[in-house]
Amino acid sequence: MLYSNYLDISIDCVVFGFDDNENSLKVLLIEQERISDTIDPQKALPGDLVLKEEDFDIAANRVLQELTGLTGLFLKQFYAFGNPQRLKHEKDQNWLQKYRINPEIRIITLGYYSIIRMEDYKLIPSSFASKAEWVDIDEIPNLAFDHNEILEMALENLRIDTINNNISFELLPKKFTLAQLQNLHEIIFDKELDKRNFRKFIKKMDELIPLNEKQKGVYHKPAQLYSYERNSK
Amino acid sequence: MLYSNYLDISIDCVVFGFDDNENSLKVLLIEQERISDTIDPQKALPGDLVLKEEDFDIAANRVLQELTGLTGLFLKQFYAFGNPQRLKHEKDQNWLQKYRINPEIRIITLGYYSIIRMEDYKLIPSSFASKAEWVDIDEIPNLAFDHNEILEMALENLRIDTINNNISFELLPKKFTLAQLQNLHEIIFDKELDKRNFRKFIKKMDELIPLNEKQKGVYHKPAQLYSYERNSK
DNA sequence: ACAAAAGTGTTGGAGATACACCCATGA
DNA sequence: TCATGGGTGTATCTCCAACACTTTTGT
Repeated sequence: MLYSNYLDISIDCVVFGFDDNENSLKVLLIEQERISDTIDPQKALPGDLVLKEEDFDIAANRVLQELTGLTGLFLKQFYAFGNPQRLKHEKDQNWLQKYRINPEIRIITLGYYSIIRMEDYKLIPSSFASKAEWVDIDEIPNLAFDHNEILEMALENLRIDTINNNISFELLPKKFTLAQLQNLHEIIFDKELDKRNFRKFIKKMDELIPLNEKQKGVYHKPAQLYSYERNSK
Repeated sequence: MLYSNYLDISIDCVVFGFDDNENSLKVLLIEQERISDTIDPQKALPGDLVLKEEDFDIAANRVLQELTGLTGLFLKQFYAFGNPQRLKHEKDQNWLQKYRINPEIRIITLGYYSIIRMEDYKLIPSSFASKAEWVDIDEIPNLAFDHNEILEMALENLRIDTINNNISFELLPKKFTLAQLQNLHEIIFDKELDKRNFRKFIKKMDELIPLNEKQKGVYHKPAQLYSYERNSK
């Protein structure tokens, strides 16, 4: 970049994934590069600067791909974070001093979020981020910058989109049991749900397709498998 | 600004007001400066650039105040618009060439929206905008830049906040009739509502206070007046 | 046979919808 | 007295919450 400027814009991506082995909701985090031998690197949301004439939605996909190898996700912008102090914390300045050309510059960031079916994607950590990994939503550490705040707001949006757009189905494997679906909803909304009422509720959706197939390899009554076919229009 | 940069950030404000004389929902627009004798100036949302170290929420209030004289509004950020082409249309380039130091620069804008009780505020058009005026929501012309799109998205947010936060009451005069409230809801949601059902619905709210006062100066049965007192907490 | 999770219905209350007439006022 | 908008109730339906036992499989 040949420009001297006072402002940059970045993207931070909050990617939710559902681990159907552990039945747990996870968030994709990267580990920042070390800034010294003595200080442990921080975890952070995958994020980077937007290029000079790059559209935001395209930038979000590029950044995520570069840092994690994930491509083709639907990423949705949910908020612009621009507090002038958001990068001024000492823990973050150390990193910025070491890895950014102009660490003092103001950076505003756009929060994007997405959800994925874990089985559909493989993580390919880039050379930039030392590693990308799934972290349980209940075990999120203190993150770099204002990333905890960004994550919290993304979770709010996941809840809203689950209510309005059945987006939670996109997190499940293509074939899933109703128990998995219920479990996922309990995690997203952080409360227990009644099994019979939950089933009544979701069975009203005609996008929910019962398959001629049952769970295998469990030593209890095997569950009916379902898939979800989003209605055309 | 002493900096040469490739990116600026601006705020555009969508302010909704309810005109209780006309019973109509309005949006606050400004008229851009003329760019020539032959071309009529465009209407636009009140908006301007964010200053170097200025927080967005503060910038939104400042910009709105400078252009319209309105102060103390609660402005809510709802989306960042950053399409690299968003200022490239000829109609807009003409204006930018004339009134901006660097008309080629990429500008992203943050959409903010707010609602006000018209009786509480007086418009004071600044010297920058030739005038600020209320325009009926059903009579919005083609606006400068991508402002029609921004307005549309603000309206979506108004709907959501009306459902979730009773925010529509903030648009009404302090003393209002149930017919005015119903009328406002019909405008916001663009559909007709049943009078009795609507009244049942809103009378459940204990924030709605019936006053010992009736409408005056109407030549039909005068309506009961109400006020709305937002619950503490 | 047992352990484990799957699967299944009913009831009561709350909220939404549909619908038509009388009332109070100023002109 | 008339024109105008203000104000009111009931019946039906749908949606939500609470609640406990039987079924199917693997070990």
